[in-house]
Amino acid sequence: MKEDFLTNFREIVIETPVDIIIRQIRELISSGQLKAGDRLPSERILSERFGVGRTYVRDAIRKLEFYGILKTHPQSGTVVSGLGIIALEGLITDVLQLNGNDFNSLVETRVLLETNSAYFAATRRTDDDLMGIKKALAAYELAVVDGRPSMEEDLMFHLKIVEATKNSVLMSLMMIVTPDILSFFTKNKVCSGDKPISALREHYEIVEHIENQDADKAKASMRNHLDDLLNVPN
Amino acid sequence: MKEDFLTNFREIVIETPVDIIIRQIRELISSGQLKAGDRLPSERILSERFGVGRTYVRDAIRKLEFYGILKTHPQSGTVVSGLGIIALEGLITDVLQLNGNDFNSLVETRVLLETNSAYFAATRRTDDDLMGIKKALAAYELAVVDGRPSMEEDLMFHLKIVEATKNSVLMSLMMIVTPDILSFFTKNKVCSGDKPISALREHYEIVEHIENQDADKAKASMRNHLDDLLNVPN
DNA sequence: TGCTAATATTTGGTCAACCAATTAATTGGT
DNA sequence: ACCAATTAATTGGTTGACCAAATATTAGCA
Repeated sequence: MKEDFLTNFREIVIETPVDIIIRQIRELISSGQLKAGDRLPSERILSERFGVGRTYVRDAIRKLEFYGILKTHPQSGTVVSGLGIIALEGLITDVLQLNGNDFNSLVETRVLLETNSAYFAATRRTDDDLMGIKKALAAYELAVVDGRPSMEEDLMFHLKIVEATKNSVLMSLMMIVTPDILSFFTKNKVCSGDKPISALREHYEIVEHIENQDADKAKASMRNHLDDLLNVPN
Repeated sequence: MKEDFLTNFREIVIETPVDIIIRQIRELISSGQLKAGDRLPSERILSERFGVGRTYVRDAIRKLEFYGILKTHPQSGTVVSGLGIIALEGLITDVLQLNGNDFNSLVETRVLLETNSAYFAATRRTDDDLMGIKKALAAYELAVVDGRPSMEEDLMFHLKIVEATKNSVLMSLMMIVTPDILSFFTKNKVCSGDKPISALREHYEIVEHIENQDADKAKASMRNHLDDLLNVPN
């Protein structure tokens, strides 16, 4: 009987002061009160505000800095690192602050990022990159021929290409944009009919150009591929 | 000639006390003197042995704990957690890679975003947009001729162009990337000499193309402008 | 001798005070 | 009125001392 009580109480998690501070700072960022490039209040102010020792504040900042969310400049201040914001979960929509009719912006930006990713990927791809891309393409093809929903495999294929660019910032930006794209398409039930078949052919074409390291053709084929996609919602 | 020295010296990485301790602990583990499950000497002993303050030792332990290499038990001791040892091997190189080529990615991505922004801005600009851009350009020119630091006005000019694209996602991404760009340039004291003069001329050229709504030329002139900028740090 | 309980020591955790670098404010001179 | 140099305030960095929990040691008894 006593065991039951124990198992119930087990779920209680002690929240250390550090965790509390981290949560609060994260909320400040995700709510938009702290934007990219903004300066954090000084450690002393924060410690006073939270009613805890400065050590806790420092530890919290260190941890967030480790995640890449904050950047500390000695004797100057601590600022919010823009690219690190990506690490925050569920924050994406807040960052982009999408308002319904902005979907065109979203797609347009994706096209922009991806066409150039194809260009860079064709330029810098290693054999490992190529193998990863082909693997993702195979998974996508498998989903298509089975008639299964292939949206996830499709996105994975595209992300693999971005990965091959060796551009971490480009990768990060794609990670920001991708979830919103995905949520829209799943919500609007696009991606039906015989679209995946033609898309598959285009995927093969893109991979071929990347394999041959023909950057311009890779870019062009990616643009062609995404233009098809762009005509659907519009 | 001086350039050669610079490129040689660039590779020097300042090793903070924390990094030194991390390296030493790493060596202790990889040499087998510290096996999984072993207890680390107390923080006081370590600080005395390394000849540094206990804070450094604590920070180093925290960092290693973050990687999953160590596990601290309050009021008891710190033990080596066997699982994360693989991660420890590439730890330092990972950190260096992140800090090293990230800037290239940053600049490359900025060029990408901005050149296409110029394109879209030329296509969609309203008269109000044009006025705003010219206003920002005037402010920039004023700063340049006064010899004042013109970095902020420069960025404002670029942001105004992005604004004219009417693409909110593009705008958001630029806002994410911009602070990191800015912090780098202010830190490395670039943007000196007669650079602003030529930059000013290029700005005028960009505005001219945007005014004439010549998208391709606007894009080309923006690329030319940013390529100059890209050649500085590299 | 063997075991328990009281005690001393060691442990990581926490705090307040101080340091040097940076930034803001003030002053003094032109 | 403006600008330079000096001073004051603020910042993150660092240190040593102190705290409670955990452990090792010792004292005391059967």
